[in-house]
Amino acid sequence: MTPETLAEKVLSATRAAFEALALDAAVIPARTAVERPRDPKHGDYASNIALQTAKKAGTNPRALAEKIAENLAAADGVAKVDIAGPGFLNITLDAAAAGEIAGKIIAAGPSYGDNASMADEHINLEFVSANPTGPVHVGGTRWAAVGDALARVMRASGAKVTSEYYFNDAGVQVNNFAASLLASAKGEPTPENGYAGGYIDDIAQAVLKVRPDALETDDPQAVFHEVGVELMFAEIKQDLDNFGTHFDVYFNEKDLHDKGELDAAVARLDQQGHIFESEGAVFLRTTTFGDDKDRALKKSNGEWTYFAADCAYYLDKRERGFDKLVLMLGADHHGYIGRMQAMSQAFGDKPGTLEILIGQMVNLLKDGQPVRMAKRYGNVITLNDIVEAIGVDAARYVLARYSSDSTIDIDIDLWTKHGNDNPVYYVQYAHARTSGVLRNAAERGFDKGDSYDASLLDHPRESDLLKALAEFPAVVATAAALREPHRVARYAEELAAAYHRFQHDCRVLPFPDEEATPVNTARLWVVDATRVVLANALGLLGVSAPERM
RNA sequence: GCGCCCGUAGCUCAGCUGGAUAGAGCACUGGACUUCUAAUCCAAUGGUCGCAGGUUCGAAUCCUGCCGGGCGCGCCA
Repeated sequence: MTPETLAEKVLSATRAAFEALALDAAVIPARTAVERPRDPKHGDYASNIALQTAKKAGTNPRALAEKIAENLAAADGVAKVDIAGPGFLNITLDAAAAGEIAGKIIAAGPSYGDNASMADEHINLEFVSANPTGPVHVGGTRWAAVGDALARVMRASGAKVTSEYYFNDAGVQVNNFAASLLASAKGEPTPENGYAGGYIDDIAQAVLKVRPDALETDDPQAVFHEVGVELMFAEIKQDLDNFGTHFDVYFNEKDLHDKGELDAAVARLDQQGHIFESEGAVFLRTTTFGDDKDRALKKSNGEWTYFAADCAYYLDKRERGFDKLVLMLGADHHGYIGRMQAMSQAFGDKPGTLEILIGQMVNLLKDGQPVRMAKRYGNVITLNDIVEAIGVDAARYVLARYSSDSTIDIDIDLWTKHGNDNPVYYVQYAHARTSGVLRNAAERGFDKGDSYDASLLDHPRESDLLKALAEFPAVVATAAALREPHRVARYAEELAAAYHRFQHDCRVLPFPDEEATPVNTARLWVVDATRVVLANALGLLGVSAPERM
């Protein structure tokens, strides 16, 4: 029995109790959830439904709980229902009902964990979107890990997700980048507001390789601009690819300009009556929708602002048919939320169409001291540096296992020196152990067969493990709904712990001089189910699930 | 000044949108290897959940006000 079906049974038992006691059933919630109590004395699952509803129904929670318990105890698969404290229902399943889940998991395989909580949602998820003026650095790497995991978790929850990267390849930043390349090629010092660092020299040389005549052309900077940006794109894409983050769409800002989409977007906003001119500049009246001040779209010198391109990009996405646009930004951009939301509403979209997720920064430490990074000084730690130091799996895992609401401090030395402290190895090792047991079973000709006797799975370690396994789909759904993929990582750690404890206390394979018993068979099913769930959980994080370590 | 985020064990962080005696990893201490790879397990130590009020059967969680830290407040991108 899954927690979801048990919750359904709790609800129907509650409805029956309300009827028997002639109470107003309107106070019963449409859905409820059972939770896994920490203390094993409180049963396999607990429900607080009596506490939640008793007061509203004008009755005593304890008395109500007793009536619900009576109904629930009669339900299939429920072994026992106790009432504790002010009116908690502590539910114990019979072992057979609890153990069924292993078979269901194995049957579902890679799709176990999939759920329909976001079915029919058509989502555009934009993340990373780092300027193509240098390699992706740590901040961007965090979003590459978190955003990709979020995309996977939402897809597992039934959403149609297009992941997207926005290249800001128009404007002054790339001009500064081009000027820096040119200066490097000519052996001149880095220009004002330019970029430094080895990668500038590398790309400058690479440009010269593609266009040996670059310095002799009429407009050398234009050549470095065009070829350099292209090479930078290619490098970023390659790095992300190596990292396992594959975007469905790489969108160039330049295309918006080339296709006249900025004019079109402003015209649309004008139609809606939200445009005005002041001192020769064009503004969007974002204050109508709660922004602090109105925002310029076109400067008095006739140039577009960055925000104008954002408006055009927003409209472009909407016209591509997405009904929800999710945008992940670093904390240094949180000041944009007001104008972006205002713009969304100015286009006539309902609140919630645009969802902006703000992630806090990554601080790098060296010897316990913060390292100030800036592309301009060329001392950035890049995605590649991290991957070289600890590998893709460890990097993705450690970046995705924290809530995006908290800044993370990463000591790069600690990472490289104590690589094995990374919890990813704990989880991966659990997976390797399940694979090892299954491998050994196969070598010995011990097959798990078509069925098992779930009622034999009554060891406390087995019970804990089964409950952890049963929880996975709800974890995925919650991670998707809250946009918090780190929950999957934390869950994987819990599951791995439950498995390690199980394997320590419960012998799975028969000893060499013994025949396999039905207990061995049942446990082998549990091991295989655990393997599936660990692999699926790691898969959602884009981390590999090795069969040996 | 205004806005967003954070403040939980020595350190790094969870805490499933209000539940029972607040958890994990690391570090420290003591145990368990004739192993299903011990990259593991068990035990012990460690807490005024920043502070003060409020809401209620019940608060780390929700509300208000302070304190501390990070980030941001352009006709820059």
